[in-house]
Amino acid sequence: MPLSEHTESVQDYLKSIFDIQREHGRVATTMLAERLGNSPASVTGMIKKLAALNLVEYEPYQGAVLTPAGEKIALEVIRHHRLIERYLAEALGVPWDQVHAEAEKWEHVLSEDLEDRIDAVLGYPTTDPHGAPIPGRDGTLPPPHTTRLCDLQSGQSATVAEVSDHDPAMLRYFAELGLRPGADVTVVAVAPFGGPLTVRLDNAEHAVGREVAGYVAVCNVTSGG
Amino acid sequence: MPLSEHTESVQDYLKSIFDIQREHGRVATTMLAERLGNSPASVTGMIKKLAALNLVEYEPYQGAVLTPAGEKIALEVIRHHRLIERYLAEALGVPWDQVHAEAEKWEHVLSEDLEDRIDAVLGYPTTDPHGAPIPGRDGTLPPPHTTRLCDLQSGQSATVAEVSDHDPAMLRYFAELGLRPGADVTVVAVAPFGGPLTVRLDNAEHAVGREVAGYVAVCNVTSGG
DNA sequence: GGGCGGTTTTAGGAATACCTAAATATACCA
DNA sequence: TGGTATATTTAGGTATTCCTAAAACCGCCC
Repeated sequence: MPLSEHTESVQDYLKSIFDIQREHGRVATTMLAERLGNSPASVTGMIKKLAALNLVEYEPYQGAVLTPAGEKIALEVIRHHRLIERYLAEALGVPWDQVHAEAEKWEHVLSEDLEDRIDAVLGYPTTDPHGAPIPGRDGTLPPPHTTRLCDLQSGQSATVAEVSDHDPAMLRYFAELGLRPGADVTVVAVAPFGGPLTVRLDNAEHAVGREVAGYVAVCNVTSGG
Repeated sequence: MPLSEHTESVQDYLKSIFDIQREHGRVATTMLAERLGNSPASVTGMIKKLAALNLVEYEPYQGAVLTPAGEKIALEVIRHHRLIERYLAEALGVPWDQVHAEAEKWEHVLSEDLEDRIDAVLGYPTTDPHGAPIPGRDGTLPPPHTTRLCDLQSGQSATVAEVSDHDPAMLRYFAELGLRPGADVTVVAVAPFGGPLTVRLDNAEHAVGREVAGYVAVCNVTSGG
């Protein structure tokens, strides 16, 4: 049962449902519609189709949840996507704000054989260029990061784990700051009333909006110095 | 006006029309239908659509011919296809009987930027793994080879220029014989009545069916020794 | 508990690209 | 020149996936 048994649409829906489910549990029609850029009416129709294929469980007005079969496919698509992103960045030098768009198209037509070759050439990587984990062939995926840059207190340091990849302009901004997975970041100050954070990266200080800092996951948090 | 302005179907039709036109001049509905695996009725419908887009000239019952605009797109698709084949074989070690199928899918979603990167990484190659020329960015393409292995007389030698890539089993057979682009081949004997040719490759002799030899283009023909 | 706003579904329809079966045109041969 | 085989087109229909507009539902507030 390779990916190609399902249309690109089905693959895209499952991938988005998986993402939303990770964050919100229940997948509401409107949220899925926004992420996919489709109308809610269209999404209702497709969800009903996915339910008929036993890829989601669906109760009208109650949202959808992936079945094990649906989750398996979602993870395969995500594995394709992130392996491709990594490959494009590493082997072909594609800038990290462009790998997402390219992978979005290629992921649907990648054969299992080529997937394996790419995996081997890269040395079996575990994350994509934005720090997101690459699911294993067996569908394993580590739990999501729980701490974000905006959660840090003044004086705390951490390692950047993952940045959001959905806005190329924001990725270029992160690159400019040196805010990439593996980088060490220290919060110098936190402005009150939801104001910006002052962070130190590569021995330079920058003011970063609170909301933007919410798009950066961190790990290895240490307090004080 | 990038490739992505047109559907995959349109791209596939134009590519096949270009191929047939090179061999036969006029593109008959049935021939196109066979190559694409569609019914003749479907092909008629699509040709009318291509004509409406000014990509082919079409007179009912008289077949179709590419317009300059159609030819430009066809060459872009073929460039994608052959560059990808070359890349898969060279950078990822995909066997030459599998690169065609993989390229067939990827060619439609390759961005211009990635095309350029692949071209550069490969050192601007001029042929794909089967010896077929890769069209230039400007749409230039050398004329097709005119001599085939089956055209050679007993005693003649030549260099293999290009092999047909449409049948993976035949490609595996060619690989087994050492019949690959650049290889030197000598015709030892030609059986009468359309019988097989005996050819020498890598100092081994093989009997090759006349029809199969028609799928191998050669150049640098020399007589006797 | 009725009403109201926002969410979700239903109804009806469009675009793409394919199919089969039937009708028609073409080309060739007697 | 008529007739037939073949090639091609037309007619009618299916599947997929999207849309808008209208109806139905849910939850919350008074």
